[in-house]
Amino acid sequence: MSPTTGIRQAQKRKTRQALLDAALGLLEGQSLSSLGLREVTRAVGIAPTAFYRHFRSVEDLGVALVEEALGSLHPVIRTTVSSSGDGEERIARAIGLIAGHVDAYPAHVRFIARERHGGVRPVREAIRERLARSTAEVAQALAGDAESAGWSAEDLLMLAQLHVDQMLITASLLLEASGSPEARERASEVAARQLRLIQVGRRHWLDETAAAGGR
Amino acid sequence: MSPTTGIRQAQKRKTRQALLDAALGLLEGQSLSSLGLREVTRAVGIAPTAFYRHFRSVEDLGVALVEEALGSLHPVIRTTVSSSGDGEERIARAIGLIAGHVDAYPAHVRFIARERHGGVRPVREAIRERLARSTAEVAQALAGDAESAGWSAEDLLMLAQLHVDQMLITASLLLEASGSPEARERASEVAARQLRLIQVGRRHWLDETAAAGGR
DNA sequence: TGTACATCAGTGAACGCGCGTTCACTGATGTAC
DNA sequence: TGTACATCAGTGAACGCGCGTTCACTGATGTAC
Repeated sequence: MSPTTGIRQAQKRKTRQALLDAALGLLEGQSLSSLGLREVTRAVGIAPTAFYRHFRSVEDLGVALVEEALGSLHPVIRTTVSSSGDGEERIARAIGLIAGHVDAYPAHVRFIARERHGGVRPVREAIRERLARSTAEVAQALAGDAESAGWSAEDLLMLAQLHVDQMLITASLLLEASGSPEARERASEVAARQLRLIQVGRRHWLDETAAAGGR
Repeated sequence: MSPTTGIRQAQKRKTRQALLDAALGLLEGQSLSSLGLREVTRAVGIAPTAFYRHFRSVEDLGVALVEEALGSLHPVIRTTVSSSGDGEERIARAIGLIAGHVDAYPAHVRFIARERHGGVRPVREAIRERLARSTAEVAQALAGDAESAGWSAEDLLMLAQLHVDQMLITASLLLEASGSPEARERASEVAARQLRLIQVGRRHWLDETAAAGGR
């Protein structure tokens, strides 16, 4: 209740965030499984032992980074899929959004791409779980779309997965291409073509699969 | 020329292969960027210093592993795309081939999935280069297909990339699902649906994009 | 075939170094009265 | 408002350990004659 209350808590939060930021920076050039606790504290400028006041281990910090990185990515995934308008507009807007996210949070994108199949199981599983939740949400959003009338739940989930994976591939490609405007342009162009093909497939999905019984 | 010539060379090759095999095994639970030279030699049963007779560093060994792993994957990629027959047959055969490869070389699949975006640059680039070559070859194979008449080179490359990425995603999904037959079945089912959607998109590609000018 | 020398895959001791973790501590912040 | 005590984020010394790399070496394999 006193005006000064919370100073300690605020400082702790600040140090914790500094650890997360430093780790993310160091992960530009290596994987989480080789990131050292002392390396991180050194970058922040605190004693190695202070690390334990915030995380039980580097793995634990990694799981926290998943929350942060996918927290920032989730709205982008949501928006790219559920945005309205004509097909070409939508594709251009989606790629613009992804490119903007890659520019704003390159380290987040790199972290997810790297650790999604990386060597630290708890982190891998945290990513898998959060992506599954995003995918389910995307499927639900797709279900509300007029273009999806008559689609089965399985097909909607399949399409959502395709979009989420495609989005991650595009983000990772744009990240690698950052620095070279031509490479970026090429990556965007390929991504747009692929989205277009998926869209064409989506539009003709029921015509082609309605005839075949296929359980 | 003498009958015993080559003993030394053969033994050296054997040791080198043992190092590669041991490394691949150890990489089941960690990333290359945290794999230790001593760890590998210990697993093989030779002195740490003997490592240098075969590789300059663990990174160097990693690049050799890329050759091995993508060497075994390449024919699978080639065959899945260029196989003939009716659409559904082709899809079933492609997924069967991928599943067979995952069963036969799980460590190879895991290695590529993990290190494709991993923390060791030379390895990442080796993977990128070899995959680009495979993709170009797939695009060329697609060009020969009757279904691709009238397709631009850019569109063929885009489709090839989509297939290669989709193949890697499916392989990685099947790998995670190995052990649980139901999970495997689910993964195969989703992969089949996605391939079907891509196929539908492909079949209607020219109808939909011919009208739009699109540079 | 036998001999004398060259090659070179693998050895083992040694090195300096940074790692993760423990522990008792300090001193600013927070709380009770 | 002032005082006395509690909390707890961050400290710094210490530890045992495994790391990558160097070096001079050994002895089986290879080669020349």
